[in-house]
This record gives sequence, C-alpha cells and structure tokens, in this order.
Amino acid sequence: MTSLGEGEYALLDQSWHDAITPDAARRMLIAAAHAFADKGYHATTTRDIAARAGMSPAAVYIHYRSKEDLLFQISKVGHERSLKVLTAVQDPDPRDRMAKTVAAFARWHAEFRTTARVVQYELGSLSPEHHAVVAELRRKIETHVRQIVEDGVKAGSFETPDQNGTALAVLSLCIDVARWYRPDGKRTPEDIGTLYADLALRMLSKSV
Amino acid sequence: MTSLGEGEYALLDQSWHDAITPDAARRMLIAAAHAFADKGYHATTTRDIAARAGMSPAAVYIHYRSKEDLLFQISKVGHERSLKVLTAVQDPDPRDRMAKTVAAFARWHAEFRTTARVVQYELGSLSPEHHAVVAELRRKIETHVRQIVEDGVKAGSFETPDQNGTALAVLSLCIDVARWYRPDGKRTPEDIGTLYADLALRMLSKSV
DNA sequence: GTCTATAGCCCGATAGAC
DNA sequence: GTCTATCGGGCTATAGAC
Repeated sequence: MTSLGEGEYALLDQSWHDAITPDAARRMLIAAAHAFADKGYHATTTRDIAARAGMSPAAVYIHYRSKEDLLFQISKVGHERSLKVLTAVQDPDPRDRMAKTVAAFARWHAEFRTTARVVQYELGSLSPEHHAVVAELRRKIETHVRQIVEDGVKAGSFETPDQNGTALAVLSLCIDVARWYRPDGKRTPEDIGTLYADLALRMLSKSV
Repeated sequence: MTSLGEGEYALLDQSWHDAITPDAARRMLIAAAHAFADKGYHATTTRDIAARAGMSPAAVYIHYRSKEDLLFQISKVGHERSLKVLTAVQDPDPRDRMAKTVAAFARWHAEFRTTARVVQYELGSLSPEHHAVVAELRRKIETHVRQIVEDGVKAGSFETPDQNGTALAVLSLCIDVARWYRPDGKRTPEDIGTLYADLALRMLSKSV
C-alpha cells in the first residue's frame, strides 16, 4: 500500500526508469522524493519513506547507505535532468533559443515539481561532499543561460543594462515555479512555459 | 555568547523592536529566525535557538508555547512587514507605482533575507490554524500586485497576454530573491530593486 | 524569569533470522 | 533481499529549585 495513485507512480517511474535500478531501489527513491517534496528532508523519517514504498524501515538500508544518500541520488539525477532539458534546445536564432530554453526549463519545474522541489530546496541538507557535486551541475546551468543572453546581445537581438543580472532573473523565475505550482491549478506546465518564454523575451527586448 | 556579530544583531533588533517585547523574548525570536533561515525549521533544535540567544533550552518556553509558536510569530510579523512594504508605495502613475513597488518588495527580500526565507520557505511547518492566518496575509499580497497590473492595463500603460500570470511572475521573481541572495555578493539590495523594477516594466511593456 | 535535570518519545541505523 | 526487533542517542517539553 502506498499513498500515491497508480498514475502518479507510473509517471515518476517512467522518469526515473533509466537512472535507478533495481525496482525496489527505484520505488524507495520515488517514495523518498515525494516525502521530501511534501514535508522537507528533515521532517521526513525513514519510516515515512519505507511506508510510502510499502516496505519495512530496514529496507531503506539495503539499497542506500543513509537517508542523506537517498537525498543525494534524487538531487544528482534531478540536476542532471534539468541541465539536459536546457542543453537539448538547439536553435541558431538567439531569440528562439532563449524562448525554447525558458519554455522547457519552466515547464520542467512544473511538470516534475516533486523532483524540482527537492533539487531546489534541499541543497542545504546534503553533506559537503555531495553538495559540491551538485554545485558543479548548478554552475553549468547558470553558465548555460548566461551564454544565451551573451550571444543574443552580441548578435544584436537583446538589449539589457545588466546581462548577468537578467540571466539570473530569468533562471530565478523558472526555478520559483517549483515553489508555487500546484498540479490542480488553472495553468498547465505548457501554459507556464509559453507565458514565461514571452516574459523572458520582454525582459531582453530592445524597445522599452 | 552568540554566533552573530553585533552589527547583525543591532540591525535585526531594530527591525523587530516595536513588534516583540520583552527583550529576552525578542532575542530568542531573532535567534530562532537566524537558525530557521540557516538550517530550516525541522533541522533546528530548541537547543540551537537557546544557544544562539545565550540562554538555556528551557528559557524558550518562558516566552513561547512551543517551537512552532516561535515560527508562527516570525512568519506572522514577517508577512505583515512585507505587506506593509507593498502598501506603503503610493503613486498615481501605474508605471511608477509598479516600479516602486517591485523595487521595494525585491529589496526587502534581499535586505531582510533571514526573515524572508522563514516567511517564504517554512509555511508548511506551521500548524493548520497558524497557516490559515498567514495564508490570508499572502492573499492580500497577491491581490495587491494584481491590482497594480489591472490598473495599468486599464489606464493603457501596460500590455500583457495574461494579467494574472504576469502579476504572479513579478511576485515570484521578487520572492525568489530570498533564495539566491547572499549578503557578500556583488549586488546590493538596492541594486536588485533597481534591476527588478526595470524588468517588471519590461514584462508589462506595450512594445515587444 | 532563569536555571539544572530529566521524563517520555521518536529517530537513524544495525543485528540476525529467514 | 526483506523482515522483526532493538540499540543508542537526541529531540521537545516539563518539573522544581532558586
């Protein structure tokens, strides 16, 4: 017995399928991701996680060294996926590249809100060694968005008084979707992506 | 002995001075706000709070019913202050009103990052009754920003395909400052306010 | 109003049977 | 690989002296 509907499990199972095996380890990780996203890492007990995965508390330690190791796996794979969402966009035009990138990144933070919340809000619960690993991934994400802004300014497509500040703001806007998005709200993840792509282009527009 | 410099205490003491008395209660609350902002509510122990305030663990319960009550006081006063920052802005021109409002709200989330982090990221740790109180304050904050957008569109100053969505994005942008801002970074709270006011106006600009 | 001491509970992690 | 049982420790909150 679990506290999730079959649909939700199926969706998440799909998204973690290639990253985590065997099956029991993946079930445990998905249970942990939901618990961490719902209540936060420190408010979640290993008993919560085990109960959600339909196993005994001791089963956690068959596949993971510790509760923190479980957090690290979620955070690492989550960061890798969100980075891949960015780098998958390939478009020669800076405006189109920015629009597609922002749409995809904002959409990801809504669609995979559970993982995104753990990725964005539980960094401080990682061990120093594990934090260093995801910090490197975060640096790549920031650099990637800065580069798109820089390319657009050089190509004459964008105009801004502060390139890095605006790149930071665009990233920040997308990331914060994980905080406020609710699956039962009016806007779909795709709606949010479309709106945010427009807003990002306005933020970098040449005419104000 | 505390883990904060005198300057930091003086600043925060100033900001909580009229809201919380007596002195020991205020010291405890400031210690709790810093601990909650640094490590999160659930990772913070009453021993942490007491140690930061330079008192014994039992002293927490002289002025507060529970650890959660301490969180509620911080969250309630913090929400009230951030709402006041918004409503203090009075300007007849919609563009100027929006610019000043965003500058002040973004700046507040940087300048009072400690309180802001508790306000924005510990809602889920409040009891249902206490959560309802701050939820009402949050509704007022959202409504206030929506109203400025609506006024600007009616006056012909703003143009947007989605009024509520853009109002939400502007709020979200300001709130997320509490997540990424570091006092030792390059940008001052005032810099951030200035940049964000410009970005908000671009997001609502008539010419794209 | 503040302290020391501790009750009572729950946590993360492990031992050992199957 | 999964279970039941449990250890050792840290947690919130309270009792009672001063």
